[in-house]
Amino acid sequence: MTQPGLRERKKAATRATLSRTAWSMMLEQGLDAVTPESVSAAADMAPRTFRYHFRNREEAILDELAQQHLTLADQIRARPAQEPIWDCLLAVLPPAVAQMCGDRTVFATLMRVIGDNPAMLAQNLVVLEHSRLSLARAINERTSTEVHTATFANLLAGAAVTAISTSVAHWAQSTTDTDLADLLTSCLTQLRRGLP
Amino acid sequence: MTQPGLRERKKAATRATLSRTAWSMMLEQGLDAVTPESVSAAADMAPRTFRYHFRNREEAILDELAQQHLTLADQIRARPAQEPIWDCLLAVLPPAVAQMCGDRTVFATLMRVIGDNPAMLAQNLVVLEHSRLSLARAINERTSTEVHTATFANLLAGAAVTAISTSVAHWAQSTTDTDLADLLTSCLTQLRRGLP
DNA sequence: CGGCAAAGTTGCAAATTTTGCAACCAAGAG
DNA sequence: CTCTTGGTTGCAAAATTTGCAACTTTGCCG
Repeated sequence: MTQPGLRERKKAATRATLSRTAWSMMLEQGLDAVTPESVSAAADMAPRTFRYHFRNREEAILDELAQQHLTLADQIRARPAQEPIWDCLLAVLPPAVAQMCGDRTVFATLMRVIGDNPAMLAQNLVVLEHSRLSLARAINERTSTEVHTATFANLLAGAAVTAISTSVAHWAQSTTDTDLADLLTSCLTQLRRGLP
Repeated sequence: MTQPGLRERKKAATRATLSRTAWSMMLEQGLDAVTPESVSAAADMAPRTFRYHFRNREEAILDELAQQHLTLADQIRARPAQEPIWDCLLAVLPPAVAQMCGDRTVFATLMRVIGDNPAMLAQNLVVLEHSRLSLARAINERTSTEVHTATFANLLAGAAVTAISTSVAHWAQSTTDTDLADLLTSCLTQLRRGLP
């Protein structure tokens, strides 16, 4: 499982290189400086290669973040099977999301860029939607094999992603350095209780 | 308030005409048949006008649906001020969403198209996000004037939009003609209780 | 080990899409 | 009535996207 072959690893490597380069360029020089040409030049690759991997710059910029989102579902699956689903989410998500986000000022910049650019907003929503779907699958595996529970899993995954998105937004624009993990825990707890 | 001037009404009219035309063409001839050129031709307008109003075909197709989503917030505001927020949501959303969606087969087609086209998925998510934001504003007005409650309103609005999106998806692909309003009521009730 | 098949990378040019600009006409203000 | 603002449109330049084919590397099997 940890050996998907040299070929795939190389492909993933170029993807990651391009994505990280695009991400850094956005943070350091602004979104306008990020183009398929500029990114592939900075990464020592052909512009055509960029387009082979990504539809556009927004997809490239957020690709690595998207990959990390997908690991959340795996961490859900790694928890003991009999653990109640809410305990599982509360155990996994806050630390994982906090680690994934890292520096607050970086995300403050990202949120600003997203707010200014419709295409970045759209791509960010796509990332969250894919995260939601993968979470819903993992949740559904835990709860039951019934098809009927699919709706429940979707609802729960949606709530979880909403909690993530809301806390990250709040955290990113907060002046005081409140802990993201605590913020997310608070949001999830509220949702579990049922929002007064 | 009901008289925004002839100018704005005319602009809204051409927007609506283009959007409805694009919507119909998607349903009847498939997404591939929808282009700025074909739509504006069918609507007796210049392609340049299409691009003046819309960024791309996906935005045009979903524009009217987006407008209807924005009316949800107004309907929330129209409820008695002392009504508990969950009662308010349960009273407004199910009937409003059911009326907004109309025919099930139409939405089944829409969901299929969304599933097949990344750009349509992205635009649909943008519509839902704008809906979420307008709902959050309306909810925040009702609950309190405190800035602190903004997070709560966002969480609640996110949960509501998740409920809408989940029920519509479930309803659209259901073979039996279950009532969309009942489905949404069920989802909202689950969220209010806190998802066992 | 060879060598075939499959898949990633790249360049180039055609095709398509997007944008800037300016003209024109209708609507609102005074 | 006149002036100003803003929606509609055509045209052409600019930018982006796509198709195609060549070349290279990896995976696989005899």
